[in-house]
Amino acid sequence: MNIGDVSRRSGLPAKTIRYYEEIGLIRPARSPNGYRSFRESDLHRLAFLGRARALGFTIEECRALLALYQDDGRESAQVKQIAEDHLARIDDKIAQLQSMRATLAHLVSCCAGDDRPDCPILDDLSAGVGAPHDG
Amino acid sequence: MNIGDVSRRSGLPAKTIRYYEEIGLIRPARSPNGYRSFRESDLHRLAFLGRARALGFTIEECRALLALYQDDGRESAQVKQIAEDHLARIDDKIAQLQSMRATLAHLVSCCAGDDRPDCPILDDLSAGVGAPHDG
DNA sequence: CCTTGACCCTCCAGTGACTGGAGGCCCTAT
DNA sequence: ATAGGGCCTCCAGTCACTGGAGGGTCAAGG
Repeated sequence: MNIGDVSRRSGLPAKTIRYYEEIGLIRPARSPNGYRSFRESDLHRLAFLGRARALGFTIEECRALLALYQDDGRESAQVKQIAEDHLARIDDKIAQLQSMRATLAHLVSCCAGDDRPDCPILDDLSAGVGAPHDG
Repeated sequence: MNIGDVSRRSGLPAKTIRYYEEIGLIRPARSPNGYRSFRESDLHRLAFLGRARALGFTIEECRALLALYQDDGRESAQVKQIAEDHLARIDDKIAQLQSMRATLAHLVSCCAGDDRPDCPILDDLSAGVGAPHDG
Protein backbone atom coordinates (compact mmCIF):
# COMPACT_ATOMS: atom_id res chain seq x y z
CA MET A 1 0.00 0.00 0.00
CA ASN A 2 1.11 3.51 -0.75
CA ILE A 3 0.55 6.38 1.64
CA GLY A 4 -2.63 7.47 -0.12
CA ASP A 5 -4.21 4.07 0.47
CA VAL A 6 -3.42 3.95 4.19
CA SER A 7 -4.51 7.56 4.47
CA ARG A 8 -7.94 6.67 3.07
CA ARG A 9 -8.25 3.49 5.09
CA SER A 10 -7.04 4.95 8.39
CA GLY A 11 -8.66 8.35 8.00
CA LEU A 12 -5.36 10.07 8.82
CA PRO A 13 -3.93 12.72 6.48
CA ALA A 14 -0.82 11.64 4.57
CA LYS A 15 1.07 14.50 6.21
CA THR A 16 0.25 13.12 9.62
CA ILE A 17 1.37 9.64 8.64
CA ARG A 18 4.71 10.99 7.46
CA TYR A 19 4.99 12.88 10.71
CA TYR A 20 4.29 9.71 12.71
CA GLU A 21 7.10 8.00 10.85
CA GLU A 22 9.41 10.94 11.54
CA ILE A 23 8.82 10.68 15.29
CA GLY A 24 9.19 6.91 15.23
CA LEU A 25 5.63 5.74 15.78
CA ILE A 26 5.69 3.64 12.62
CA ARG A 27 8.43 2.24 10.40
CA PRO A 28 6.98 1.50 7.00
CA ALA A 29 9.20 -0.25 4.46
CA ARG A 30 10.25 1.49 1.26
CA SER A 31 9.73 0.52 -2.33
CA PRO A 32 12.68 0.71 -4.71
CA ASN A 33 11.30 3.99 -6.03
CA GLY A 34 11.50 5.52 -2.57
CA TYR A 35 7.78 5.41 -1.86
CA ARG A 36 6.66 4.24 1.57
CA SER A 37 5.27 0.74 1.38
CA PHE A 38 2.77 -0.05 4.13
CA ARG A 39 1.81 -3.50 5.39
CA GLU A 40 -1.48 -4.36 7.06
CA SER A 41 0.32 -4.20 10.39
CA ASP A 42 1.33 -0.59 9.69
CA LEU A 43 -2.26 0.25 8.87
CA HIS A 44 -3.32 -1.41 12.09
CA ARG A 45 -0.89 0.70 14.10
CA LEU A 46 -2.12 3.83 12.37
CA ALA A 47 -5.73 2.97 13.11
CA PHE A 48 -4.74 2.42 16.75
CA LEU A 49 -3.05 5.80 16.78
CA GLY A 50 -6.04 7.46 15.19
CA ARG A 51 -8.39 6.06 17.84
CA ALA A 52 -6.07 6.93 20.69
CA ARG A 53 -5.57 10.47 19.42
CA ALA A 54 -9.31 10.85 18.98
CA LEU A 55 -9.66 10.02 22.67
CA GLY A 56 -7.24 12.83 23.39
CA PHE A 57 -4.17 10.84 24.40
CA THR A 58 -0.95 12.71 23.77
CA ILE A 59 1.56 11.38 21.29
CA GLU A 60 3.79 10.17 24.12
CA GLU A 61 0.87 8.35 25.72
CA CYS A 62 0.11 6.81 22.33
CA ARG A 63 3.70 5.67 22.12
CA ALA A 64 3.41 4.06 25.56
CA LEU A 65 0.07 2.47 24.72
CA LEU A 66 1.44 1.02 21.50
CA ALA A 67 4.41 -0.41 23.37
CA LEU A 68 2.09 -2.03 25.90
CA TYR A 69 -0.08 -3.30 23.10
CA GLN A 70 2.91 -5.07 21.57
CA ASP A 71 4.10 -6.33 24.93
CA ASP A 72 2.60 -9.72 25.75
CA GLY A 73 3.94 -9.49 29.27
CA ARG A 74 2.15 -6.23 30.07
CA GLU A 75 -0.04 -5.74 33.10
CA SER A 76 -3.39 -4.18 32.38
CA ALA A 77 -2.77 -1.96 35.41
CA GLN A 78 -0.18 -0.07 33.35
CA VAL A 79 -2.68 0.66 30.63
CA LYS A 80 -5.35 1.60 33.12
CA GLN A 81 -2.97 4.00 34.84
CA ILE A 82 -2.34 5.89 31.62
CA ALA A 83 -6.04 6.03 30.87
CA GLU A 84 -6.91 7.20 34.36
CA ASP A 85 -4.31 9.94 34.28
CA HIS A 86 -5.72 11.09 31.00
CA LEU A 87 -9.24 10.93 32.34
CA ALA A 88 -8.22 13.16 35.22
CA ARG A 89 -6.70 15.64 32.78
CA ILE A 90 -9.91 15.66 30.78
CA ASP A 91 -11.94 16.29 33.91
CA ASP A 92 -9.69 19.21 34.80
CA LYS A 93 -10.13 20.70 31.38
CA ILE A 94 -13.87 20.26 31.43
CA ALA A 95 -14.07 21.94 34.82
CA GLN A 96 -11.93 24.82 33.61
CA LEU A 97 -14.01 25.27 30.49
CA GLN A 98 -17.25 25.10 32.42
CA SER A 99 -16.03 27.78 34.77
CA MET A 100 -15.12 29.99 31.82
CA ARG A 101 -18.43 29.18 30.24
CA ALA A 102 -20.38 30.19 33.32
CA THR A 103 -18.65 33.55 33.64
CA LEU A 104 -18.87 34.25 29.96
CA ALA A 105 -22.49 33.21 29.61
CA HIS A 106 -23.39 35.49 32.47
CA LEU A 107 -21.59 38.43 30.92
CA VAL A 108 -23.14 37.79 27.54
CA SER A 109 -26.61 37.66 29.06
CA CYS A 110 -25.98 41.02 30.72
CA CYS A 111 -24.90 42.74 27.52
CA ALA A 112 -27.57 44.53 25.53
CA GLY A 113 -25.78 43.89 22.27
CA ASP A 114 -27.17 47.01 20.65
CA ASP A 115 -25.71 50.15 19.07
CA ARG A 116 -24.79 51.80 22.35
CA PRO A 117 -21.30 51.60 23.79
CA ASP A 118 -22.21 50.53 27.34
CA CYS A 119 -21.03 46.98 27.81
CA PRO A 120 -20.89 44.88 30.98
CA ILE A 121 -18.46 42.52 29.28
CA LEU A 122 -15.86 45.23 28.86
CA ASP A 123 -16.70 46.57 32.31
CA ASP A 124 -15.90 43.21 33.79
CA LEU A 125 -12.70 42.73 31.84
CA SER A 126 -11.44 46.16 32.83
CA ALA A 127 -12.31 45.72 36.50
CA GLY A 128 -9.30 43.59 37.31
CA VAL A 129 -6.75 45.93 38.84
CA GLY A 130 -7.92 48.16 41.63
CA ALA A 131 -7.84 51.74 40.42
CA PRO A 132 -6.12 53.74 43.16
CA HIS A 133 -9.16 55.31 44.84
CA ASP A 134 -8.42 58.01 47.41
CA GLY A 135 -6.34 56.68 50.27
CA MET B 1 7.05 50.86 37.39
CA ASN B 2 9.48 48.26 36.17
CA ILE B 3 8.40 45.00 34.65
CA GLY B 4 8.71 43.13 37.94
CA ASP B 5 6.20 45.48 39.56
CA VAL B 6 3.60 45.13 36.84
CA SER B 7 4.23 41.42 36.79
CA ARG B 8 3.38 41.17 40.47
CA ARG B 9 0.42 43.53 40.24
CA SER B 10 -1.07 41.99 37.09
CA GLY B 11 -0.24 38.40 37.87
CA LEU B 12 1.33 37.96 34.43
CA PRO B 13 4.87 36.61 34.05
CA ALA B 14 7.44 39.16 32.92
CA LYS B 15 8.12 36.99 29.87
CA THR B 16 4.49 37.22 28.87
CA ILE B 17 4.48 40.98 29.27
CA ARG B 18 7.50 41.30 27.01
CA TYR B 19 5.77 39.04 24.55
CA TYR B 20 2.65 41.21 24.63
CA GLU B 21 4.80 44.20 23.82
CA GLU B 22 6.44 42.33 20.97
CA ILE B 23 3.09 41.58 19.35
CA GLY B 24 1.88 45.13 19.90
CA LEU B 25 -0.68 44.69 22.66
CA ILE B 26 1.07 47.23 24.86
CA ARG B 27 3.59 49.99 24.25
CA PRO B 28 5.35 50.79 27.49
CA ALA B 29 7.76 53.73 27.57
CA ARG B 30 11.46 53.21 28.20
CA SER B 31 13.70 54.59 30.88
CA PRO B 32 17.10 56.03 29.87
CA ASN B 33 18.72 52.78 31.05
CA GLY B 34 16.66 50.78 28.57
CA TYR B 35 14.26 49.34 31.13
CA ARG B 36 10.56 49.27 30.29
CA SER B 37 8.73 51.94 32.23
CA PHE B 38 5.05 51.13 32.81
CA ARG B 39 2.30 53.62 33.57
CA GLU B 40 -0.90 52.79 35.42
CA SER B 41 -2.64 52.67 32.06
CA ASP B 42 -0.25 49.95 30.89
CA LEU B 43 -0.98 47.98 34.01
CA HIS B 44 -4.67 48.42 33.37
CA ARG B 45 -4.31 47.05 29.86
CA LEU B 46 -2.33 44.10 31.15
CA ALA B 47 -4.93 43.33 33.76
CA PHE B 48 -7.58 43.50 31.04
CA LEU B 49 -5.54 41.08 28.96
CA GLY B 50 -5.04 38.77 31.89
CA ARG B 51 -8.77 38.60 32.54
CA ALA B 52 -9.64 38.12 28.89
CA ARG B 53 -7.04 35.38 28.46
CA ALA B 54 -8.29 33.68 31.61
CA LEU B 55 -11.72 33.56 29.98
CA GLY B 56 -10.09 31.82 27.04
CA PHE B 57 -10.24 34.59 24.45
CA THR B 58 -7.50 34.26 21.84
CA ILE B 59 -4.85 36.92 21.55
CA GLU B 60 -6.51 38.30 18.44
CA GLU B 61 -9.84 38.50 20.23
CA CYS B 62 -8.09 40.27 23.07
CA ARG B 63 -6.69 42.73 20.59
CA ALA B 64 -10.16 43.36 19.20
CA LEU B 65 -11.66 43.67 22.66
CA LEU B 66 -8.99 46.15 23.70
CA ALA B 67 -9.64 48.19 20.59
CA LEU B 68 -13.37 48.24 21.33
CA TYR B 69 -12.64 49.12 24.93
CA GLN B 70 -10.67 52.18 23.80
CA ASP B 71 -13.28 53.10 21.20
CA ASP B 72 -15.93 55.40 22.64
CA GLY B 73 -18.01 54.98 19.49
CA ARG B 74 -18.27 51.21 19.80
CA GLU B 75 -21.52 49.32 19.72
CA SER B 76 -21.91 46.76 22.47
CA ALA B 77 -23.20 44.38 19.79
CA GLN B 78 -19.64 44.10 18.48
CA VAL B 79 -18.36 43.03 21.87
CA LYS B 80 -21.23 40.65 22.38
CA GLN B 81 -20.58 39.05 19.02
CA ILE B 82 -17.00 38.23 19.93
CA ALA B 83 -18.07 36.85 23.28
CA GLU B 84 -20.84 34.75 21.75
CA ASP B 85 -18.52 33.27 19.15
CA HIS B 86 -16.12 32.38 21.90
CA LEU B 87 -18.91 30.91 23.99
CA ALA B 88 -19.89 28.70 21.06
CA ARG B 89 -16.30 27.52 20.72
CA ILE B 90 -16.19 26.69 24.41
CA ASP B 91 -19.41 24.72 24.12
CA ASP B 92 -17.96 22.76 21.22
CA LYS B 93 -14.89 21.94 23.20
CA ILE B 94 -16.85 20.90 26.26
CA ALA B 95 -19.01 18.62 24.15
CA GLN B 96 -15.95 17.08 22.54
CA LEU B 97 -14.27 16.51 25.89
CA GLN B 98 -17.40 15.05 27.40
CA SER B 99 -17.69 12.60 24.56
CA MET B 100 -14.06 11.57 25.06
CA ARG B 101 -14.67 11.36 28.76
CA ALA B 102 -17.67 9.07 28.36
CA THR B 103 -15.82 6.63 26.12
CA LEU B 104 -12.72 6.67 28.25
CA ALA B 105 -14.54 6.31 31.55
CA HIS B 106 -16.38 3.32 30.17
CA LEU B 107 -13.16 1.67 29.02
CA VAL B 108 -11.44 2.37 32.31
CA SER B 109 -14.31 0.85 34.24
CA CYS B 110 -14.06 -2.28 32.09
CA CYS B 111 -10.35 -2.74 32.70
CA ALA B 112 -9.35 -4.96 35.60
CA GLY B 113 -6.14 -3.01 36.16
CA ASP B 114 -4.30 -5.99 37.54
CA ASP B 115 -1.16 -7.94 36.65
CA ARG B 116 -2.70 -9.77 33.71
CA PRO B 117 -2.29 -8.57 30.13
CA ASP B 118 -5.95 -8.70 29.06
CA CYS B 119 -7.15 -5.17 28.58
CA PRO B 120 -10.41 -3.89 27.09
CA ILE B 121 -8.82 -0.47 26.60
CA LEU B 122 -6.22 -1.85 24.23
CA ASP B 123 -8.84 -4.09 22.66
CA ASP B 124 -10.95 -1.07 21.86
CA LEU B 125 -8.06 0.98 20.51
CA SER B 126 -6.94 -1.83 18.26
CA ALA B 127 -10.44 -2.54 16.97
CA GLY B 128 -10.49 0.33 14.52
CA VAL B 129 -9.58 -1.18 11.17
CA GLY B 130 -11.42 -4.34 10.20
CA ALA B 131 -8.98 -7.23 10.42
CA PRO B 132 -9.49 -9.26 7.27
CA HIS B 133 -11.51 -12.18 8.69
CA ASP B 134 -12.07 -15.12 6.38
CA GLY B 135 -13.80 -14.10 3.20
C1' DC C 1 36.52 50.90 44.98
C1' DC C 2 34.80 46.32 44.59
C1' DT C 3 31.61 42.76 45.03
C1' DT C 4 27.22 40.60 45.65
C1' DG C 5 22.67 39.83 44.26
C1' DA C 6 18.43 41.18 42.42
C1' DC C 7 16.80 43.06 38.65
C1' DC C 8 16.59 44.11 33.72
C1' DC C 9 17.81 43.56 28.63
C1' DT C 10 17.95 40.95 23.86
C1' DC C 11 18.08 37.03 21.09
C1' DC C 12 17.46 32.21 20.06
C1' DA C 13 15.33 27.83 20.49
C1' DG C 14 11.75 24.74 21.97
C1' DT C 15 6.89 23.28 23.11
C1' DG C 16 2.59 19.87 20.62
C1' DA C 17 0.91 18.03 16.87
C1' DC C 18 0.52 18.91 13.08
C1' DT C 19 -0.25 21.81 8.37
C1' DG C 20 0.97 24.32 4.07
C1' DG C 21 3.80 25.01 0.37
C1' DA C 22 7.86 24.91 -2.80
C1' DG C 23 10.35 22.25 -5.84
C1' DG C 24 10.93 18.06 -7.91
C1' DC C 25 10.66 12.76 -9.12
C1' DC C 26 7.55 8.61 -10.60
C1' DC C 27 3.99 6.37 -13.14
C1' DT C 28 0.17 5.63 -16.19
C1' DA C 29 -2.58 6.94 -20.02
C1' DT C 30 -3.01 9.21 -24.28
C1' DA D 1 5.84 13.98 -25.64
C1' DT D 2 2.69 15.42 -22.36
C1' DA D 3 -0.75 15.73 -18.83
C1' DG D 4 -2.28 14.45 -14.44
C1' DG D 5 -2.08 12.50 -10.14
C1' DG D 6 0.65 10.64 -6.63
C1' DC D 7 4.77 10.53 -4.15
C1' DC D 8 9.21 12.51 -2.15
C1' DT D 9 12.04 15.91 1.01
C1' DC D 10 12.78 20.05 3.35
C1' DC D 11 11.48 24.40 5.33
C1' DA D 12 8.41 27.45 7.58
C1' DG D 13 4.35 28.53 10.18
C1' DT D 14 0.72 27.76 13.70
C1' DC D 15 -0.51 29.44 19.10
C1' DA D 16 0.86 31.58 23.16
C1' DC D 17 4.07 31.42 25.47
C1' DT D 18 8.53 29.45 28.15
C1' DG D 19 13.45 28.51 29.13
C1' DG D 20 17.99 29.73 28.85
C1' DA D 21 22.40 31.96 27.44
C1' DG D 22 24.95 35.96 27.79
C1' DG D 23 25.28 40.33 29.40
C1' DG D 24 24.07 45.32 31.28
C1' DT D 25 22.17 48.16 35.66
C1' DC D 26 21.60 49.45 40.28
C1' DA D 27 21.55 49.75 45.43
C1' DA D 28 23.65 47.96 49.62
C1' DG D 29 27.54 46.37 52.23
C1' DG D 30 32.52 45.64 53.14
